[in-house]
Amino acid sequence: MEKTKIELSEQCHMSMKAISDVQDLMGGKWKYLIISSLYFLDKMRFMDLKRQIGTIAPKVLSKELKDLEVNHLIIRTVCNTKPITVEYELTTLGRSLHKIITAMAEWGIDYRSTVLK
Amino acid sequence: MEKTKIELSEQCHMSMKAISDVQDLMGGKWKYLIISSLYFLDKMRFMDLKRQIGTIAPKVLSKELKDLEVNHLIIRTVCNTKPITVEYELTTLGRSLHKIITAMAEWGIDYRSTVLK
DNA sequence: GTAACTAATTACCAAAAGGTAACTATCTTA
DNA sequence: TAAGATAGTTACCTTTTGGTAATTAGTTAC
Repeated sequence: MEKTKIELSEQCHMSMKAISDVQDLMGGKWKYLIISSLYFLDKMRFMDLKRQIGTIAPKVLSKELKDLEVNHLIIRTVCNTKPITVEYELTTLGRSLHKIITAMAEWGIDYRSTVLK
Repeated sequence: MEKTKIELSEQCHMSMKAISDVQDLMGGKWKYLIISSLYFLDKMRFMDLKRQIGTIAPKVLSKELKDLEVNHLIIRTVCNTKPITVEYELTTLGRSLHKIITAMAEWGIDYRSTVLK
């Protein structure tokens, strides 16, 4: 009894620390949207992302992309094209977020169809 | 070709709107931790939650619980016990977040063991 | 040669989020 | 009767987040 209780709370504690880590990496208004854009659309340029996400300010997009890059969730590649272009894409680590992304998307779609009318 | 491209971006757009909805409900530093505590530990009282989560201020916990309650993710029950106690537990809607919760927990645990050595 | 597109950066500002500390009110235990 | 637990609330303050608007610098199309 005592033992199961302790094991449960160990498991719980571990999961909560893990969730905290995820929040540290993915906190804020935009990161899941950026990651999911790249998950659905593969390689995207700065302006592609801006247009896809809609209302994000360039300053904010730039900052969010840097955060994601330093945490190795995306990679930034400068292409020496006609006007210089920059491509962003998920790393293997970034792609490994797909379970979270799809769980969120599914839940949100469900929520929309059941709760919001 | 044209058609698949449009369908992909419709799907993508829908998913992103869904993810936005989830962020609106679950934004901030504490909500996933509260929900996951209740997911692992079932019914919890205010002080249980505070101790489990650790560093959260009572003011903040109180506000977060209200947010979750108005969005029907948790229910608050006042028990008329010796000293008055209040129990919080997940609603069916709140429990339906489990895929997101477990995906986050798994990813975070994996991240800890691989990336953070 | 001027307008437009690329990928940002900069300065400035408002609002939101979250923390600290103290306090309330009710009840129980030593 | 004072301490300690229950569940919060209040005032105050700092930090973070995110938005606006203008600007930069390079390239290209008209």
